[in-house]
Amino acid sequence: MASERREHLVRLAAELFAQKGFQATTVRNIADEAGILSGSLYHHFDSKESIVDEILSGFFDEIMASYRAAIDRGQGPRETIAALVRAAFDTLEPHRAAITVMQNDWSYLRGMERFAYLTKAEDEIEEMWAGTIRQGQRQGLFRADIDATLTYRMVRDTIWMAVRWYRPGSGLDPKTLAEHYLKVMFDGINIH
Amino acid sequence: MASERREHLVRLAAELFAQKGFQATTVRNIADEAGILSGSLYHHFDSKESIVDEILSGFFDEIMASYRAAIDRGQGPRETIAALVRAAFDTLEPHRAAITVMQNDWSYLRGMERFAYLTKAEDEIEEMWAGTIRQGQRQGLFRADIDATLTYRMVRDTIWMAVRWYRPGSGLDPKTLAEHYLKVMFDGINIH
Amino acid sequence: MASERREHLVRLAAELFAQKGFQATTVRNIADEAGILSGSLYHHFDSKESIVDEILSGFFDEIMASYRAAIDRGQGPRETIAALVRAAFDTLEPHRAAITVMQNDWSYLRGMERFAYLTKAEDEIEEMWAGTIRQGQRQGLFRADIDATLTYRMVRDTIWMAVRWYRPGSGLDPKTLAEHYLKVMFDGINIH
Amino acid sequence: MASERREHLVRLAAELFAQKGFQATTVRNIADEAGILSGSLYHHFDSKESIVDEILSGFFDEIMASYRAAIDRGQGPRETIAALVRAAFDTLEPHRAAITVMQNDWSYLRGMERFAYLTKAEDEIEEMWAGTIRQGQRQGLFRADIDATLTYRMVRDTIWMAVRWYRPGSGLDPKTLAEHYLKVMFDGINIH
DNA sequence: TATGAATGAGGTTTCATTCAT
DNA sequence: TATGAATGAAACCTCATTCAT
Repeated sequence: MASERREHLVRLAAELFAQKGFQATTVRNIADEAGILSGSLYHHFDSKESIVDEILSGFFDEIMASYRAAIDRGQGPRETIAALVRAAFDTLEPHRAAITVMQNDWSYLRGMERFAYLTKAEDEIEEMWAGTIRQGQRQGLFRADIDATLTYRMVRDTIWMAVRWYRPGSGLDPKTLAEHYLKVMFDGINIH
Repeated sequence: MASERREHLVRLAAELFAQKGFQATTVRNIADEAGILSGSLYHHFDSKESIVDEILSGFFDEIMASYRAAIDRGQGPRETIAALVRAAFDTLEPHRAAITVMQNDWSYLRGMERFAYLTKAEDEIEEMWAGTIRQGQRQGLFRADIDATLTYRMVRDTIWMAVRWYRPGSGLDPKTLAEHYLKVMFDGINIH
Repeated sequence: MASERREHLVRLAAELFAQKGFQATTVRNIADEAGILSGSLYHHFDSKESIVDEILSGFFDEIMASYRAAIDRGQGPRETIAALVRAAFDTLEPHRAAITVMQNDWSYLRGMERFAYLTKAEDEIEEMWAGTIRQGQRQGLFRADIDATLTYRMVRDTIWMAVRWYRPGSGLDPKTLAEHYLKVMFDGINIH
Repeated sequence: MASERREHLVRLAAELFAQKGFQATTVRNIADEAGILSGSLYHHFDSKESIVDEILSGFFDEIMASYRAAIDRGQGPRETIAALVRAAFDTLEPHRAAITVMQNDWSYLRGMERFAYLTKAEDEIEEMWAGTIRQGQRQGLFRADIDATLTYRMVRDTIWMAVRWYRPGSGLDPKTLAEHYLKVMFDGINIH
């Protein structure tokens, strides 16, 4: 089913989508990169959309699994939040292309029936994070005067947007980024 | 130069670009919205690009001016950062469409010679913010163990991405958002 | 009727048509050159075609008159041919733009009902020249083994095509060109 | 590279360009003639310009080769000039369409960066012809009181412009034309 | 699996022309 | 006479997709 050839093509496509955007990448671009003719791609996929679908669903499946594992570990809210942040940053390298597409072509994909599952997954994720934050508030660990959902969105956007400037092998690795973000998120930049 | 008719058309276009994305919005969409034929738009603009250019440069001019004013006020780093955050959030409503385009079509626009000025402006802005943070670190106001640039990017992404979910008239106004973000940014979510 | 303003506009248009070709010159180009808006041209002319018509008919009127005068002078064939050649070259400077348009846009204009008069004038002109050559042949002045019509066309094309490379003020003036062409035409390049 | 289908399309296009002019011929005209949709042409060519490029460069390659062969045969100037004239007339039938385009759309094509090679080729050709004429003058075969370059241009224009009126199968064939032109060129129309 | 040719819909842009002011 | 806005037709070109071979 998922032949090697096919997986290779998906990876090529993901790279192009990430570089130029989904809409701006033509089926011919992908075929050129693979050294075949554009029509030949249709032996592997039934549409351009189905390629991006494969890219995104692969990423979402993995991140959801990681998040669930972090939640299910049943640690305290502080540890759980840290685990979620770290899980997210851990995908930055292996799924860089998928995340880039998700961020850059979000407005296009959001409008499509086919990708409704993305919105659904996002809602579920939001509930995991915000729920954990609220739990921390109830337990007196986190300040009561912040909005859990708002705070989640702050963190989420800040993490995923990192793909727009993060370059592997530039001194900063995702683990370092995660710790930096946790520091600021938990304690702020002020010296008290 | 900027006739009323023209400004009206720019506003219509901005709204459509924000809703559907720059690429997915056709010149015909804009013309339809304006009740004219697509060719007639070319009486006012010489290309679709020049429309988005007008939208974005208008926004950038304003935000740069606000930022410079905040810096020039010569307050302490803490107050200056707060002023920058508030200045950014203050554009959220009047420039919602422009910000949305900037965020959503970033990957497309980035690749174009014509919009090189955006990158240049971003660099200048980064220097304003990061410089202020570093000043605060030197004055012993901000923690020395955070990275100024990284921190700026966190804040920047979190602010602009708000356009993807912020809806005017939903209880939350930009001022409230700004204060919330300042709280988290300065002091973190932990209770100490 | 032929106000100065109008004549000025015709001259501007002629220059542009000569430089870029009739089709490639837009009504806007002409208006820009005149410092008015394209729509305003329509107070002076009822179409782009009527402008080029004015340019070409002006030229044809003059060349026909010159040719007829040369013929009517009733000199011998040799002198008449020389007069025709000189008459043609004499238009090279004052009507350079018109001749250029006639040569360059010939294929386009030929196809238009409106410019049928050009073909008619050409036929009449061909008859003048070829008739004179034939007269010279009958009088034993010109060789009998050349084709009068063919010879006329040689000369005609050679004269008008000069506009493609002739530049006023480059040392060569039309009078010199005429004499050169007469030399070759009458006696050939061989030394006998 | 040059598939049969492609060559067929080029021939169709050349015919249309010759009939109506390059600018006046639409891509749809060509496609209609070929019985396909206009967009389908872009499977074979990347632009309308690239079609005319193929037409013209094919012609120029051949004429340059013929000219070089004539020069390289190393005969006397009189024979070489005759060979050049005959070589040119020999292209009149097989390359009628290309020559027509070259003549009629010269002013349009000249302005384009892409066709700069045409001007370059013309310069090289001018040097071949004018050089041969000058050689004949030095050897006392051709009159010293004529200008070599001017004479070349006379001949050149007269030859290529023949496509505007020459019709195959009208009694006159290119060989006859060549001999006629040689007669006039070498010895003039006078009887001495 | 791949090619080569084509489709069909639609995209941006151009441009001569019109007309109320 | 000129402006400013618009029309309407058509131009070149793009591109996801199909399909016989």
